[in-house]
Amino acid sequence: MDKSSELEQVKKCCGHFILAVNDTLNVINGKWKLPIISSLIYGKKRFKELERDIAKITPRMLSKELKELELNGIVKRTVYDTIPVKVEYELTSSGKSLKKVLEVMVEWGLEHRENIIGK
Amino acid sequence: MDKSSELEQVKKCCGHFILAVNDTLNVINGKWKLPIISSLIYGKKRFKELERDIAKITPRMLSKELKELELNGIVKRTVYDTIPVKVEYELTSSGKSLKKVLEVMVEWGLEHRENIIGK
DNA sequence: AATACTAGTATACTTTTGTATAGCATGTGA
DNA sequence: TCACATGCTATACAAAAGTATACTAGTATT
Repeated sequence: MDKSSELEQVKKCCGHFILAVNDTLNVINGKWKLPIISSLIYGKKRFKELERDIAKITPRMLSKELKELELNGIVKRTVYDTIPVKVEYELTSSGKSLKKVLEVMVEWGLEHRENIIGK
Repeated sequence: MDKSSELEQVKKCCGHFILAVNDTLNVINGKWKLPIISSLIYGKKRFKELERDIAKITPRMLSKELKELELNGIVKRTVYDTIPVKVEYELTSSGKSLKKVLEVMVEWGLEHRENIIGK
């Protein structure tokens, strides 16, 4: 079965649809993963740059979430052998492919901002 | 400023992009909200139907999450004055508009399934 | 010498999320 | 009458997520 027909099959069945959603959810779940990925869409970043970009995140959370994202193959960590050491984080190809997901979320967020605030 | 140029503006700025992502994230965050919404994409459902559709969810969690989704204007709850009472849950127009978000997540999930499992 | 930057870790804590189990009020079918 | 379905709520607890604060080691700046 090819990609597009697999997609069509899944869309027909609620149970399969939920499973596929969960596959994605397991990777991006939590308060901080999407903000981190969002920031990295704009290019490689160092630890402190991410910390400044993402309001209210603590170094503990940033460190923990970056490790999980690395484990899931979303983020690549590179240590440069300079003095002092420089560490850079960037999206892998899997990570970059999440951009589509992020963009539709941004569109939805903009459309429903007033709706959400006025609750 | 119109919709599409607002979107273009936001995409240019990492900070604004993160804010818009967070607006969406606040509504769909957690382990169960997307599965519930996914299930309701396939039509109105009763409490027990949702419980059966969504593997491993407990009635406590289902009840709690449905209330939050109702508060956020994603789900509408209707009680029918029959004997015995019948309660139905369905997506509002805001809820239905999340379908796009869900569908790109399904696509990503399918594409990256092996990648995720083979970690 | 004092201060600040980088890239984090350590400790302790609170809050949220989730699980397990039971129960209730109502009604239906065998 | 007994078990079962519906639509939940109650209680107790465990685990995960998140927060707050302090700290380290190395280097550079003032």
